[in-house]
Amino acid sequence: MGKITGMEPVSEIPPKVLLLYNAVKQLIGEGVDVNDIRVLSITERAGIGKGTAYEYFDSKEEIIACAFLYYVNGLAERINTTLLPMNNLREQINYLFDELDKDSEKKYCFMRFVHGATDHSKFSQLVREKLMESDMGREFPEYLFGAVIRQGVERGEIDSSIPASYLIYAVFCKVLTYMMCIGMEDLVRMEVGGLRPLIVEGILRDLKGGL
Amino acid sequence: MGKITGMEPVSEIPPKVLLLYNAVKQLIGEGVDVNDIRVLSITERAGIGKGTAYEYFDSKEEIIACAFLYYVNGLAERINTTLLPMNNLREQINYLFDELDKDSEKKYCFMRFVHGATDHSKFSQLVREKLMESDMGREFPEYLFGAVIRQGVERGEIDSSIPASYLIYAVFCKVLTYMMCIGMEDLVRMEVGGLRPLIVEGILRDLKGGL
Amino acid sequence: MGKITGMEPVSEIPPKVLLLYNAVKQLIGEGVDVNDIRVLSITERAGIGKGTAYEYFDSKEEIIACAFLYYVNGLAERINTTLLPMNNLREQINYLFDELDKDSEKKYCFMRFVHGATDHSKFSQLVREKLMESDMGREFPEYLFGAVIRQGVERGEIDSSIPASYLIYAVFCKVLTYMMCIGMEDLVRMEVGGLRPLIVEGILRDLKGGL
Amino acid sequence: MGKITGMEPVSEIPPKVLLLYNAVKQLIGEGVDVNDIRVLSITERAGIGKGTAYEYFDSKEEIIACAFLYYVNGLAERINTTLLPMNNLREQINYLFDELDKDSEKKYCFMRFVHGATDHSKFSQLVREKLMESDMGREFPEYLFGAVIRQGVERGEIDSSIPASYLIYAVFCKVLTYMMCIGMEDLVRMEVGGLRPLIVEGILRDLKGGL
DNA sequence: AATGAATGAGTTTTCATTCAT
DNA sequence: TATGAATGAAAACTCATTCAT
Repeated sequence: MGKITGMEPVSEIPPKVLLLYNAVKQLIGEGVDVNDIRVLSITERAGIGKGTAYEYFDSKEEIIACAFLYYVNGLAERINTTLLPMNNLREQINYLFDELDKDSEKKYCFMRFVHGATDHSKFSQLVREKLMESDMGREFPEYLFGAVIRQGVERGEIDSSIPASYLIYAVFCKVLTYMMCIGMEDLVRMEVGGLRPLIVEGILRDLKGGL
Repeated sequence: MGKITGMEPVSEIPPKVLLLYNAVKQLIGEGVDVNDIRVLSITERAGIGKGTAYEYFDSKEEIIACAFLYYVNGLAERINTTLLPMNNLREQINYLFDELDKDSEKKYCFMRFVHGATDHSKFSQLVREKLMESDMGREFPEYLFGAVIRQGVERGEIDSSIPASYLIYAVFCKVLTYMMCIGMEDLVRMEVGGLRPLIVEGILRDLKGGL
Repeated sequence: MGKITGMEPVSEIPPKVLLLYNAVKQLIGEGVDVNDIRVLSITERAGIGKGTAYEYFDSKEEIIACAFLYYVNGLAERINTTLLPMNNLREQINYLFDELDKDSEKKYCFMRFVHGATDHSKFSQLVREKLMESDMGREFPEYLFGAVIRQGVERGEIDSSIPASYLIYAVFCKVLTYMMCIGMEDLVRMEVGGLRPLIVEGILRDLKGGL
Repeated sequence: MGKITGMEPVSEIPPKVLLLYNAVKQLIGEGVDVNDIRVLSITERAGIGKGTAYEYFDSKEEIIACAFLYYVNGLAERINTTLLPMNNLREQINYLFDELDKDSEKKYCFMRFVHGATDHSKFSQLVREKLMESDMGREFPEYLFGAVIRQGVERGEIDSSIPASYLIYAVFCKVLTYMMCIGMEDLVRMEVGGLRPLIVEGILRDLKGGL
């Protein structure tokens, strides 16, 4: 049987594979470092046999990388279906941060993704390879935030002369900063409460550009 | 003999320990992921016996964490001695990016630090603990950029009503974004050349605030 | 899978574990000191993979301690089934020494047990802990010789006014002495042949007490 | 320089070597298992450099074995100078047990010796070799208790027809039993208090034999 | 298709011993 | 003579992966 590639449409993902994906997300959400995830913890959590995981995947890294793609795909879909109907940039951005504030699991998962995209581990290389092959292609952040930003340009809230990619990174970078500050609350002296409005205004200012 | 804690003044660091620190930096600079560094690669690279490393450190993680502290300390020192004599914010920021553009090793190393501060590995926990105990204390980014920013406020280039911590993060986060874009050049469609002026202007705008 | 505790009924001990137990007994019987036994020697001798041992046990010490319990359990069972049907104390005692004289492996193994019960190594602590938890409980020598001695009291061969625990130790101590003399044959000038009747008579005299 | 052999007269033992011997005794007395003693613990305890130990001895085992010989020699000397002037066997035996009861360090040290004489470690082999070469020769227990027993025979308290070696072992073995019971107090259900008179009477009975 | 017992390569760590000072 | 920094051989243990059932 052909192995799972991570490119399957959601509807064609076998149930046991979904159990594996969910187990990975749970572990990540519980604070287990990506590099410390064990095959046994995944399969135990998923409630299936260790050998079964190897029926669907060639290696541990494949399991985690595909789980990530699945997670990010879902995230992008949710962002688009929830954010697009809103007709105001500030409202959209605030919703984003509300979501991030809501439960720590989401923050962790997103943080881990950034981690996965920035380290050099076997797993991270695989994620990159798969992202390159996937329909998210070489424009992953665009894939996440693109539609929302195009909408903002149309509404006149965003300076159309700024390259789209920079706009996207401006958002991405501020979101990342917000989460880093939260994640390192123990390390840096900063009241997170006061940070959020500054971040939100910063994003709006960056996007507004010369307007 | 007491073990190395990473808090030693540079002048008191034993030569073999410096060899170890340098070996770690080299490996990181060559793209080895922090979690994939082996004790043997470090000591072989340092040209000393495996046992010697354990004369100075209690574990692999201690070696790498202390190497990081040493690296970051040196970085902070260089930033302060080079940037402070300049009398113009734009010049200072451009120098920073010139340095980052100069050699990839620096970028990688800095990226790895961010990685180290965001993952949940044994090594990362140790780095955090050591940062908390060190004289960089709970204000690490302030430690890095604080003096430069205070100077800018005095020169009237920076809005003094914005909390210092946010200003610092505004810089830190933009620098990080720049490096992420560079580091993921293979993943995202973006001409790095066009990005830099946008980032620099963004920083200046963030710092200027309401001025 | 749950790890082996050493309390399993013999019938429920997995075959690979029996191979491990036997390998330990062989090594001990060949004169390898308990503290010098290596995991690899055990698994190689057992003809199984090193990792397999760790599927069943948490540490080297657990393997050896459980092997001991298994050995001692077997010994106690054999003593009880063979000695009890005899209807004469002298006959029973002589049988015991015949068994000890028969093959050196038995002597060695028993010596090692005494060693295990008297040293302070990690292994010995574990043996004690397990003995305390086991159904041999806090009365290990009683477990070994108790039934035989109670029989002797009933037959009028043993002074019933002497506390049972002392009687047991009187036997245990003489047996130990016999084996120590044999084990140190190279060290002490003594014809072992002449020793045995003295020991046997000594035991009978100790047990007879005031009778 | 010639290395220490353990056969030196006490007066010719270099001071640093005495420090090493004492350190070993202390460690043993504190319950460290012979097989777990580290060279560094010995030299640190002795307050001398690690290298210095190797100026006097060829290996760790040599250090410990020689320390043992020194300890046992001292013990034998003390037994002979204290016990011989007493003119009554019961008094002598009671004094021996009083000594054993006095401090636990003595019990531990003696127990360890027995341990050393019964296991198969590199250290134990060396002890045996050295005992064979030493003036204690092949008659170690005789060396310890011989004079006292000969005295008892002369006083008519001991049956002269029993071979000396058995008499010696009868004592040795009872003493050993006493200490085993004490050492395993946690393991066996027995009131140590009641044990001692039984042991003492047992020894006297064994020695009296047919008298 | 699903399983989990079996495996051994690979890693960290310890510590007796050496040797230059 | 005394030292302790340097060493590497040796050992325990982990865990991804295989494969017979």
